[in-house]
Amino acid sequence: MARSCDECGVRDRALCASLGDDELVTLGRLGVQRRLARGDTLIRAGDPPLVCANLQSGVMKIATLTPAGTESIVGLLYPGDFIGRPFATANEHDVIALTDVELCVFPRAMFERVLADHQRMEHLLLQRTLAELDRARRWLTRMGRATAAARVAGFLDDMGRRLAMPDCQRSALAGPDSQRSGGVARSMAYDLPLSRGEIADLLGLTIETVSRQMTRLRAAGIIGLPGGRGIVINDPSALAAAAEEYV
Amino acid sequence: MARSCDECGVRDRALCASLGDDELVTLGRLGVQRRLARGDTLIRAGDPPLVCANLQSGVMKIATLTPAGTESIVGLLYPGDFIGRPFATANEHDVIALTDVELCVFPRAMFERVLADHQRMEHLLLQRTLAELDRARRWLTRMGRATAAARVAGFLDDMGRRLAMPDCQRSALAGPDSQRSGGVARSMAYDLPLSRGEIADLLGLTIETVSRQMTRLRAAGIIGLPGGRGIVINDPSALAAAAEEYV
DNA sequence: CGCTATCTTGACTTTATTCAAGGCTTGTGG
DNA sequence: CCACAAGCCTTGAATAAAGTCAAGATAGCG
Repeated sequence: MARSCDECGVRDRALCASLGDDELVTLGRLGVQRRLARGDTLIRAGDPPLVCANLQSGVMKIATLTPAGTESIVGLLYPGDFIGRPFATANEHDVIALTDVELCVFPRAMFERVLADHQRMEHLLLQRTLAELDRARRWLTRMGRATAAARVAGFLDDMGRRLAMPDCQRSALAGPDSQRSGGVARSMAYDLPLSRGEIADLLGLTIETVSRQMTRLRAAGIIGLPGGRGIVINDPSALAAAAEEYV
Repeated sequence: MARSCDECGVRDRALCASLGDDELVTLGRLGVQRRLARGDTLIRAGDPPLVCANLQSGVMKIATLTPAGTESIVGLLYPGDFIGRPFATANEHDVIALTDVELCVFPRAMFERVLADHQRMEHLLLQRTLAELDRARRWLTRMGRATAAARVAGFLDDMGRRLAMPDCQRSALAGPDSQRSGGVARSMAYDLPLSRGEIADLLGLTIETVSRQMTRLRAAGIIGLPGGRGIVINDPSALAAAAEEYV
């Protein structure tokens, strides 16, 4: 019933895995392939929502400007994630590329029509959105009660798990606790898609505090910091333990 | 097409306003009326999700315990709000009554079946969930960057607007920015459904800090604090301004 | 090779927490 | 109806955590 991801225009593997042929054809016709460079804005807060999209490769941020003018990042988007806010009258947040990205973009009005015509797709989007809500609330707990050390450790841990996850397991179908019950974490290395400043905006800290906490984790031997954006997780369980350091 | 709210068993006015007769009959048959006292738990984190519900009167909290054992409140539920997590394998959060509450409770499995049979209901739930996600992300910004003063002021402001809102305008149908664009806020008085400790858990602060900030707002003449839980908003625009005091 | 960005580190300040009393409310029983 | 107890709220002083300001160090890039 489900077609191989590489055959379809949509190329959202998590979505493809559970859609029938007719939905895939519909989405494939509707979508337009698009590339954005690091820093480019796909969606701007306040604008009427013109597009929805599926992220195929790269990482994006969902962000907003605070009244004080600093940026607050309220979520990250990885390959396979759905982007956009159907049924809204205005975008609440900016959606900006953190790396070069590839997208499959749909006009919003058309996408809404497809949802109305294909119950299965609307159902899938509902599941994703519910999972996303759970994730946002887990973040909320971290932002409310975790120390600076736990925020940074938790961020590095989450990012490691997410980047290690094959695309197909992502998003709605992986369930709400896909990020936590990732089995025994193994030593790994990756490049951060975010600058220190962006990490600070994500964690509600300052650049200096993020930097100090990273140094602290390196001094403890838990991580390595090769080059500018490189991260090596030497001791995954110690990192996970540090992430639990709540008030 | 839509029936009067008081006629149906569901008694969720926001939902009723946009459902057809057959959906209402279905929901009414499925739902069971239930009352909970302040402090009672409807849903427990970790348990398999047995029920969904609509809150008819009172206020509830969505909460979770941090690794350190303190409680973190990640959301509040008001009359008209949908409760529960369809399609999940385990509840992520506790749902607990902050006041005495009235609910219309549905077995989750049956509720999911109704969603599958009635596309309009699933569509409505999707809209609500998307709006809830936006709201959670707005909170996230506040938790990340707002000062203690702004958190308390923002909380009192939000609570005032929400309690002033008639039930019918609530939830999904009111749109994502229903809390902010509430027109010119007018002087008003209400009783807080939360203790100082619960406000602290909601805002990621301590009891003492919440208390001090309230005292500060009273000293500035912006609010009054009659009795234990009473709040009088003397100067709504000053309160809203104080809520914008970000880092 | 030098320039610019970004990142790190240090000293000091601000903010919120912690610890410790003390004061109101509320409800209960004499 | 008043006294008393229990819980909740407020206030103050000391402490700890993160932020701010200010140099330097590194890394990338032309």
